[in-house]
Amino acid sequence: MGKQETAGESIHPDLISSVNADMPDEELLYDLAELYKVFGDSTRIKILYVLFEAEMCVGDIAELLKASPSAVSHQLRVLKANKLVKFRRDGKTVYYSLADDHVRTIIDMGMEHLCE
Amino acid sequence: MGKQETAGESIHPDLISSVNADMPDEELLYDLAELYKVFGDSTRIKILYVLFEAEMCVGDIAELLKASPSAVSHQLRVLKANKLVKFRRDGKTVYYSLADDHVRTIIDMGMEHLCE
DNA sequence: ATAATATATGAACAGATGTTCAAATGAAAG
DNA sequence: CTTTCATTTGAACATCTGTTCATATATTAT
Repeated sequence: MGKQETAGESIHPDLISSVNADMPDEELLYDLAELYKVFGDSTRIKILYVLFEAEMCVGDIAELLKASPSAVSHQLRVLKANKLVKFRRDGKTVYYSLADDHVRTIIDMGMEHLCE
Repeated sequence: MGKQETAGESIHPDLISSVNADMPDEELLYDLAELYKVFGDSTRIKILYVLFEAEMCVGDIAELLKASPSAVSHQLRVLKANKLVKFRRDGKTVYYSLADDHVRTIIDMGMEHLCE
């Protein structure tokens, strides 16, 4: 019925110091997780997938996803904040498109892992 | 002060049908988001990064991350369920390692996007 | 100006998620 | 078989997240 503490003595002390030296900054790893969090929602994944095909306006995306324009707009905001999509305005309509090709590559890698 | 519904009439009906035809299954997109959700937590990202360097046991990982063995074990469970890590037992100790090279590639892509 | 349309935004609420704490395995040693 | 150590597991709890609803902004047309 033991209590559990935040790690006692190392089993492999030298391994620990060696790995510790090679670790990226805490903050960078945090940002990386934040980036993947963006991909970790099916609404946002669908939006990105839809934008693989063509530039598209909010209303069309909403109809394709069977979601409300508001929900889509909220998620586009997140994608925008993470530089995954860009947009241009044409009158009342706002067209969104993929910001760069990393997006496609990252998603393709995930698909590959899933479908192996 | 309009109310907002789940999309009225399409602005670009033909674009919508064309894109709709090319969309992967709802379920596949959902699974893809689930996969990225796994990368979307800094504890799990750190674990993966640590395992880039070497096979390692739970206690060592916990010490490296300054986290409790319990928290690490919970997250290793998630990584295991998603086939991102594998493990072997040696006496009382359980050693974890990366399941395959997709993990590394996916994380590298994310880093590239962050650091561009 | 006013109305109409497309999108954006803020607050609120429900559901998901990660950690902690306590207790339970599993494996080796005495 | 009992103890000890490493890991696992389950429940509880606090936090985070995505949607909805109501409202606001932006742009064009009347």
